[in-house]
Amino acid sequence: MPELPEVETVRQGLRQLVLNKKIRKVTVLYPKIINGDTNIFIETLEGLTIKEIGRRGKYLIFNFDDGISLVSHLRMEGKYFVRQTGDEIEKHTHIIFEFTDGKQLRYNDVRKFGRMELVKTDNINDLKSLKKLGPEPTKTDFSIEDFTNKLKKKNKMIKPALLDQSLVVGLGNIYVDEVLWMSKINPQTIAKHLEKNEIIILHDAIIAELSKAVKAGGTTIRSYTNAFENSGTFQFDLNAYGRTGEPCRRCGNSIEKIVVAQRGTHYCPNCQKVK
DNA sequence: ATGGTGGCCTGGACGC
DNA sequence: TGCGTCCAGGCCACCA
Repeated sequence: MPELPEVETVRQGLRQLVLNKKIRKVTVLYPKIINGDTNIFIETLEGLTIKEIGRRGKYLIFNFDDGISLVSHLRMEGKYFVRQTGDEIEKHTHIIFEFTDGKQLRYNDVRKFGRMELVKTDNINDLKSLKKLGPEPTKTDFSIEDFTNKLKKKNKMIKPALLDQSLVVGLGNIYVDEVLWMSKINPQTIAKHLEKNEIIILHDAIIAELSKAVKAGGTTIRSYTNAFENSGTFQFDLNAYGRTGEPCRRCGNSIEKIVVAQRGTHYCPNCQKVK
């Protein structure tokens, strides 16, 4: 399911496939994907050219000429892929962007959870969804001091705190289990109870793990593929997620699965003890 | 302001 | 076989 590494991989693929293409026609088959008026969405995009494709957290951002941006979130199973005009419309295709060169960018989403929205590029940071995002998980953006200060005020469990995207962006259910395993932190630990050295280890693990997963082209568990419809390979590097009953690669204890904040949560009860 | 919960959706796995 | 139930989980609206 697309977390930051998967979205980043999609972004890189899309840049190769659709950059500088001009939209001739937009077809909306399932309007609920679009936030705002469908007709305005269509009319605004027709005639525009994709000048750049960026990313903020798990949001893809298409920048067009005329100062228009499309902010797109894949949520659980959203996908973009390219087809030729006239090709059969596959099941679960919801939005079609047809280009002047006869190719089409199609948005496909089995569960219809994804959302997209048009915004003026200059006002993109006024979007409620983007406004509340924390720093990108990089050495330059993500400071230990800021992270520590925010954690010290969080009276909830570390796992839902990290999923919230306000402390740092990019973690979803898979990578959050991974970074907590890496850091030997129990997912149910109350955030403000974390010790200084644990915070430093967690901070560094978040940066390292997400960047490693980007290099691997993301994690393919259920359905994720990039814009070229290829799978990622990071699933082979997972130490906690999906390894229920298998031995912990650090201590040999059995990885267990519990529910934390309504999410399936994988951890090693021996390495990741509650303090 | 903060933390917790249900809803959005579909398909696949599972039990009987 | 076919039906019902549960599970997958990112985000947001809504509640206390």
